Amino acid sequence: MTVSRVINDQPTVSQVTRQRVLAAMTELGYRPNVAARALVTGRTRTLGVVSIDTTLYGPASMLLAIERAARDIGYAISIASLPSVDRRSFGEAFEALMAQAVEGIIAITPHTSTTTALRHVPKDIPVVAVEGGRAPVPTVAVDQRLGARLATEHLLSLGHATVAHIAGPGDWHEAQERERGWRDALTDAEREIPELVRGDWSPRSGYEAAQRLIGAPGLTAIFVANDQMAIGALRALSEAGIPVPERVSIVGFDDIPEAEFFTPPLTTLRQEFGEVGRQSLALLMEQVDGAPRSRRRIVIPPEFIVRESTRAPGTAGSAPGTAGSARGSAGSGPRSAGTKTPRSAATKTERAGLSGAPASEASQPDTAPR
Amino acid sequence: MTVSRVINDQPTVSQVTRQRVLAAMTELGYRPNVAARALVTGRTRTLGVVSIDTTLYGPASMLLAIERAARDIGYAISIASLPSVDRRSFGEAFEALMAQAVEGIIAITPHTSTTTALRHVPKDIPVVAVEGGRAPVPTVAVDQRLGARLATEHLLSLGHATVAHIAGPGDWHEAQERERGWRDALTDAEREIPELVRGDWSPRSGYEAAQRLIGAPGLTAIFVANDQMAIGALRALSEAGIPVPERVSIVGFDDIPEAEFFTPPLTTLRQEFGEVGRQSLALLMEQVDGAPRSRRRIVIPPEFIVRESTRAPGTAGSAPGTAGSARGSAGSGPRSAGTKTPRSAATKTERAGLSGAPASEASQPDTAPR
DNA sequence: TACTCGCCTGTTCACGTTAACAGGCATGTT
DNA sequence: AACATGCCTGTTAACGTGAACAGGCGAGTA
Repeated sequence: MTVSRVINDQPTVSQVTRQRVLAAMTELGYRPNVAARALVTGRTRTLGVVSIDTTLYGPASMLLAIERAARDIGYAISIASLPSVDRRSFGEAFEALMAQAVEGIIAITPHTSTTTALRHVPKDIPVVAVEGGRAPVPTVAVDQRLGARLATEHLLSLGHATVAHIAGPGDWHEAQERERGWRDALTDAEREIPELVRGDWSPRSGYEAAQRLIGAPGLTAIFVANDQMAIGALRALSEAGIPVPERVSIVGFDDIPEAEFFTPPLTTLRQEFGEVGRQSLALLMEQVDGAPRSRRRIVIPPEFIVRESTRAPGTAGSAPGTAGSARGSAGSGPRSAGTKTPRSAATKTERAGLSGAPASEASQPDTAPR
Repeated sequence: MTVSRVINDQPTVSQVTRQRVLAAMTELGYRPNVAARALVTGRTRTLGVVSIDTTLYGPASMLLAIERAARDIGYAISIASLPSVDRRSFGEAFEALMAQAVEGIIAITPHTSTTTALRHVPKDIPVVAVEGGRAPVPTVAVDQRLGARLATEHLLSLGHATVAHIAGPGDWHEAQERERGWRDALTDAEREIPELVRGDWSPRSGYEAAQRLIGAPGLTAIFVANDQMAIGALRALSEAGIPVPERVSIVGFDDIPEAEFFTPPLTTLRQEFGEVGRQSLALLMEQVDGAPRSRRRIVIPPEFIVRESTRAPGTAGSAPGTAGSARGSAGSGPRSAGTKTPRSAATKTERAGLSGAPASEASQPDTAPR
């Protein structure tokens, strides 16, 4: 009846009636029935997020940002996690959200198997992939390759002959792209490419990978694919009596909150996970509002943060690596170099940031810099 | 019609008809309409979780465990986060979930303001509080006080004259309980109680708190209220040239995945967040299934994990603190001492665990050991 | 006065499901 | 043969909302 008009703010209700309805609503503790509304409108005002381990810093941060942005526009968020990273459990999680009649799904799919699973989602359900590689749906991703290149070039410019790499699992897009960026930088500088060691993102695997590297001759710099493995690597080096950064420099990836307080504070690449979450929601809402599914790809540049875990090889001095030495391969792509003021510092931190446009877009998949 | 019977597995359908219906369902891609079902049954098969910052390790772990357990029993999870920890934003988040017609809500309310907000939730909606202090609803919590007591007694038994404390924010239950346990242990041992320093759980605040403590005379042991602040404290001590554990011993709380790889590996208390999540879901489902709201309180003991950040004062040797020195005030309560095999070790770790019954229950609020 | 128009409020129906009830049919019992 | 019983399937109504339409009423106009 007229109540519906009041709830939906339709103008064709007189002020008097409106007030009477509102008064009655508060008096009775009336609350609109979402099920009835969804039944008649066909819209549930609920979105789904399917993700791997939401205990990890990255997915957790994205989830939080997505939830907040969604609630702001009146949408609820329902979550589905993957017990294991394979196509089947992805399908099950996706199906569970579909059964709930979500209006769209954000899939955090950093694993190649989940990306292939994305090929089989029906065309009529809005979907966005986060870190989804070459998924056949709109995608939001951080420019992992650029970040890895920056990290490697930073180490080379400090004077290291080459840079070792502790990579992530080979079936993760982020691991692949970071490995590629590392390889690119070494190739461009015509350096020897050392054999890489793989971990599984965990501190333990970083610890074990570093132990294997320690024997290698000429080891002076390691680019570790994430901060968690970097802390394991730091531990292994510490146990082996190898001081960081005096004898070996370390760069991580992610800038987890603890990274600034590692021993020593970690030079790393910050990913703006919150921004990734918000952008992915925006991309999803376009589809929910009727836009056809594109292959649009939003790429967000990482921010390089120089702390104290990197230094020129063989120097016993105390000056940390300087920010000025960190730069991407200038001239290609929309990224611009710049510096930001540090948020604060327990130790001196300097940044070679990528500011300017916060995110670049491309309608073609895979526009990471060569 | 008959379809409904097939979907709901009612026995009064012949095999033939059932097969025909199932065949038609797959052929047509039929999916039951949850809105219509919810409208007629009055049940949405959705539960809500309201939580502070889900980026933190604890809440994120609980959320994950809750989501998995809920999906196993056919319930969906909808989340609502708090932009800030105060009563009002808690009320808004709670209300947002109510508007979605969730059947019950798990409130992760480690902050006193959110606990008071719990007093005003209607009696007819199932609610469970996690770390909710003396909330007037069923509660699941880790025995913070016991953990703090174990940590402090461990340090005292190593020979430290007293133990300093870097506490969490005073308006958090966990901070209050950990402070109390620390105070209890010192009082029982008739030791001087040093002035405590407060942080806000962040690595930075731990760093700053440790800097303030460093001046204090006779500082040889610090119990830090969580691992994140502990890493900041380790950093501050490292910068000040104070070796850990040789000159100062450190104990943390939480056992975040990185703790094992700190420099040095951190002695800490593990909280089984996953177990907390599962227990809270079980408690919630009792109410959803019709049980009246109780004041039941499930208390889960923490597990003490000895690593290398603790040692007897003034010893330059390399033996870490031994597990045998860690014990609760024996005889009170259902907890039994015991050891577990380490899951694995980057460094030698030993454990004085609290095994046996994984959780103790109490119908009266606040049964923490004296 | 009769009519049109605009503003507001009320009525009807459909959304897809389930609870409750009705009924058909075969089998068994008296 | 008449009837009861059990097994299965079909019919009806209701859940609470919003879209579409109907209609009442006052003001303005011819």
